[in-house]
Amino acid sequence: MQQSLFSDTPFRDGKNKKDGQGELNPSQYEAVTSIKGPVLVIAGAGTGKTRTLVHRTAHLVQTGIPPENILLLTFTRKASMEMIRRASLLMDESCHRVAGGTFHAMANMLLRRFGHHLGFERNFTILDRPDAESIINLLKSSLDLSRTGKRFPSKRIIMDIFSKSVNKSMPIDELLEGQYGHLINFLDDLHLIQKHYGKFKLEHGLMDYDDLLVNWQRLLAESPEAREAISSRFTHVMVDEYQDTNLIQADIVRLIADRLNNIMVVGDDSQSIYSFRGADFRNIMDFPRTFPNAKLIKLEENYRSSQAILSVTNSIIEKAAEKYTKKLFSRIEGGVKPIIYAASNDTTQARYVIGKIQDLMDEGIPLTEIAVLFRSGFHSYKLEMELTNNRINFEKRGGMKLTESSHIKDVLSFLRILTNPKDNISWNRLLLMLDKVGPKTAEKVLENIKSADDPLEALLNYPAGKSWKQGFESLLKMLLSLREPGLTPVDLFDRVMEYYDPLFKKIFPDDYPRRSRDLEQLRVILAGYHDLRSFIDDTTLDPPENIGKSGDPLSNPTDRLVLSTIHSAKGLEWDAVFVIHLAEGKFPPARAFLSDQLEEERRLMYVAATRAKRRLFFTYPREVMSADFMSVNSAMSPFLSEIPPVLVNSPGIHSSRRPAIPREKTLFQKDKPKSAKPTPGQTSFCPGMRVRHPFFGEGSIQAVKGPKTVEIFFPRHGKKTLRTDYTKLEILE
DNA sequence: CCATACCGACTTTTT
DNA sequence: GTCGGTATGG
Repeated sequence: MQQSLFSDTPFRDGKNKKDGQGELNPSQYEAVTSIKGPVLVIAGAGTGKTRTLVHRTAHLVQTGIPPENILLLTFTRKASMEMIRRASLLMDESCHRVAGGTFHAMANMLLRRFGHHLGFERNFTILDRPDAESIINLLKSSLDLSRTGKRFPSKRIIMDIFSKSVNKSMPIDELLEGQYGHLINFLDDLHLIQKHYGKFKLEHGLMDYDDLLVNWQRLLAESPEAREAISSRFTHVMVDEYQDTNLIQADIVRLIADRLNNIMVVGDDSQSIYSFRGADFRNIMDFPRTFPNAKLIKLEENYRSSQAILSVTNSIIEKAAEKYTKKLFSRIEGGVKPIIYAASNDTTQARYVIGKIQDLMDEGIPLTEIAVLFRSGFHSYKLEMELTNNRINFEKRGGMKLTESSHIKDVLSFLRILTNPKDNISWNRLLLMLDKVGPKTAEKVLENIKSADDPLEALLNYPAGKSWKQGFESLLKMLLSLREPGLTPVDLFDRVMEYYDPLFKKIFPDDYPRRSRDLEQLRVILAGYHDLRSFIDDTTLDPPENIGKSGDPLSNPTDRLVLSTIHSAKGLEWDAVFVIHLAEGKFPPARAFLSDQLEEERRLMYVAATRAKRRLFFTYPREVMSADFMSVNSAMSPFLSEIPPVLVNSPGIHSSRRPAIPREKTLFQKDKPKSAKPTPGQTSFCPGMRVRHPFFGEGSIQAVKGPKTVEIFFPRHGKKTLRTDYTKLEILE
């Protein structure tokens, strides 16, 4: 019935047959056409969530909503561009006027436009993580905190704390009590740094990622004028991946939609994987409370995966402690059972993957329809080497970003100062490049810029020390030359490189050839821009992946295997998916047992497995490299041993059974192993377990630190970290 | 105050 | 492999 209604609309997607379904199912249809009032869409993996958003965007435009009044908030810029592109295929070019992007990108745009209501400069610079951390370091030394015998927490940890505090809307006191208990002595110092950090950013026109969200929220909450302008501009708002929003983002959504209530959020609590960044899938559950007459729509038919794959993914998520039931079903019957493969080590794992990729290609699956996913960036190092040896092209997503390497940061510093002459962190970087200038000298010089109208002019009169006067003057002269009107971004880059190249070779004598390829890549990106500010903002908000060692960088980018962290694979799908490094202690990482992180790890495993359409492979090495370059035996991840054997094939391990791994290794269930002695090479310990040590007596396991290392608390002796292969531990019931 | 060299600790995930 | 702290010499 819906279909007949529907077939008159121009948003029938005849070309898009990839899900075997040219039109929308009743739930999708309802989500698409419910354009008034608040709507919550719970969309399981592969249920056509993106498709629904695409159609809805087209539908809104079709019903006469001006495209520029539509706001589509997504998790990545790529996702929103893709959706808008597809909507414009359904509807027409006007869809490109739809405002789309990440919360951070939208915040940036709005703060440049309306930020003056809160007293922000229009030309603020966005700090990425390394920038923010280097400010922390500057403050640490200027506040004279790095002294005193006690080891001060690193900039990394400090930023983690500050950022979590913002994203979880939790004061750092409370945060320290929980996750960072060991740092409680530094509470006062942290408060002090935090205060100065805020002041520093304000004085120098800087905003970190978190500030973008916070200040957008403040803009809506504190400036009636800005709020009116923004909420009347965006009359129809859609938010994708709502399970990965935090409280600030939820509040932004609330404030923006408050007036017309035309708000739709889409999410899946089972795929919430960003709690480390403050995301809380309870936002989904709270949505009906914030918007009392919200319509709830569930998308439950899976169009992506074969039933064989879906059975496995369902078994993974079934064990979740807390979930909101959706019953996913697929009409794609049968299919090939997923495979679990135990490789002897990292190298054989890589070779297995490559062998299978070649088989898949022989079966007619193109390279671009295959992906290899992993928990952490470094899990793919060996595979990257082997792929290069085998001349298979790949692109790696996740991990180190291009703009985070120091030579790129060096070059960007020159450009950033042009757009924001008060950008102290860039100035600092440039000054430190000069011979005979160190942290102290740089700090002294920079005291002169925060009050200056034109810092560059001010510095021209600065009495430089004899030993570095020359270098200082040529730096300023070069910066002045960049102000010449009419220069394109590429012109600027070339001028900067004229100055920087000799320094560059001096700073990186060992590997400047490799690094200079990054600079070339940067130049190519820059060539696509005519506005320097957009280039800088874009590369900070959506940093390009470091293409550094991805097979042959000159190869056709449309024919590449994707290697990706699971986080970066969110929302994507491939015909064949490999999930590698599913070894105990690696995925889930041992530290996940410490806190409440296990559930999130399970969802991560679920996200990984649900990316597959037709073929799914799980692999793990039986031997992993520990931190001290020792090879240690390792078992299968508990996530794998939990999967009912009948749902998978496990070659190399007795037909389809997997007796190699004792069932009690299922670390998530409360039943404990009965054996008193750990088998060599395997950990059968888990947190909470009671053990007896020949000397320390009875204790309880606090954490599993590695395959053979556990941390145990003994009431009479305190906390001990022990090697299970050296210590005879008796497990008590 | 700066440059260099060495040692030890730590390395999840991302806007 | 990389950051941070430290020791040494200029």
